[in-house]
Amino acid sequence: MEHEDPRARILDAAEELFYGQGIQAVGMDAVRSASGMTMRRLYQHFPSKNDLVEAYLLRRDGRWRASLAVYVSRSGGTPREQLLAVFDWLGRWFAEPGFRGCAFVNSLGELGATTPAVAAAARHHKEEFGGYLAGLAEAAGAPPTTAVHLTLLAEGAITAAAVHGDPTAAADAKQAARILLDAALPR
Amino acid sequence: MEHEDPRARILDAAEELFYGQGIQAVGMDAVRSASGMTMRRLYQHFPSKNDLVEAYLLRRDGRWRASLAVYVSRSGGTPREQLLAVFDWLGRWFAEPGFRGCAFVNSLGELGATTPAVAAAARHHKEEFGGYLAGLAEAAGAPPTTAVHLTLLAEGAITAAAVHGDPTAAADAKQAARILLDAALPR
DNA sequence: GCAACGTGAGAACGATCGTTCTCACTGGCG
DNA sequence: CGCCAGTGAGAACGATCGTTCTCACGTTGC
Repeated sequence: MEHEDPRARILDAAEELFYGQGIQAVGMDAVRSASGMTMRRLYQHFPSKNDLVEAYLLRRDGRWRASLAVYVSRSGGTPREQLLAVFDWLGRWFAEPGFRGCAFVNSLGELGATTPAVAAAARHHKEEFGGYLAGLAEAAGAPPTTAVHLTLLAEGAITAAAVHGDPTAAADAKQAARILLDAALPR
Repeated sequence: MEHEDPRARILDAAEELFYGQGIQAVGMDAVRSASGMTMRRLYQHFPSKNDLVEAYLLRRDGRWRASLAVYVSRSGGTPREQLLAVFDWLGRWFAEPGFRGCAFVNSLGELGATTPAVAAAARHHKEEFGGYLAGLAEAAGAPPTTAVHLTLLAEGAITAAAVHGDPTAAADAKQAARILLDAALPR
């Protein structure tokens, strides 16, 4: 466990700290001590804090979307049920200890105006998520606009859950999604 | 114009800087020079940066919600049309130059974990907004759950517009809101 | 055995930040 | 006129940050 890939150990520590406290609130020394590294080795793997931040966002994007896709595909229902399962996955995420909203929205608000790479990472993450929902919607036979609507509901649920610290936003969004799907897919 | 209330001049400068660049990215010296103040006078009105941040959020909350309420009430339609006018107002906001998402969500992501007053301000802002939509929904004869759904759509539209820099999220959300209202208020 | 090198641990450096202090100066009051 | 309370302008201070440097030490190759 401790002979892990040093890069992974650093990214693990960085992710927990950056996501939990905000990027600017975490100094490189905190990352160093949390990862059990020395300064030299830390900067060997990530030549600057910006590089570490970008790697953090990139890895989190991949893991987040993979976790969602695995959950949804294992839910094993119809495409319509898979679209609704997205909100179940959101509800589980919201209930995780330490949930603090979307890492990309948070980093965008904090650094988006000054660090273009952060803004680009957030845009990419949201585009991929929207594209994923669009794919599910297409499989369900729903028009693309419905996918956009569900994307907005999901985004809103993430924000609401973060602000109020209340995971029920996922169930609320799921309920609305069901109504929209029913309207788009008359049975 | 320049003999304005010093407090207002400071808050004007702070709002533009904090909202446009993030709170931590703006130093007190930048606020001082942008407001044409001296350090002494700046700290006379706001004894610490935290006080200034809280005042910034408080004033922005009041102005934001007042501007929305004025727009909606002047739209002069039925309660149902007023609910939809909320999304028109959002669209105008998104198209304003310098739009960078919700100031409260941004500050929550940046400072929410370390500054309870910021988290409380964000919660208050979102609760007031949700309550406002709930009032409109009640007047329209829609169930409270519909108000929650529209609130999630509005939140999602704000986030989407901020991430993609694209004001059309407001029209998308309005379209979804219409569907939800039609389902809740059969005519 | 020894020289060369890479590493650990942390001090050091320069920049920046929030906040306070200095100091010359101004205007009102006796 | 003389005094003093308050101000403007900005330097100063202590803390913190990102990043680099020092230096003693252990290891490796000859």
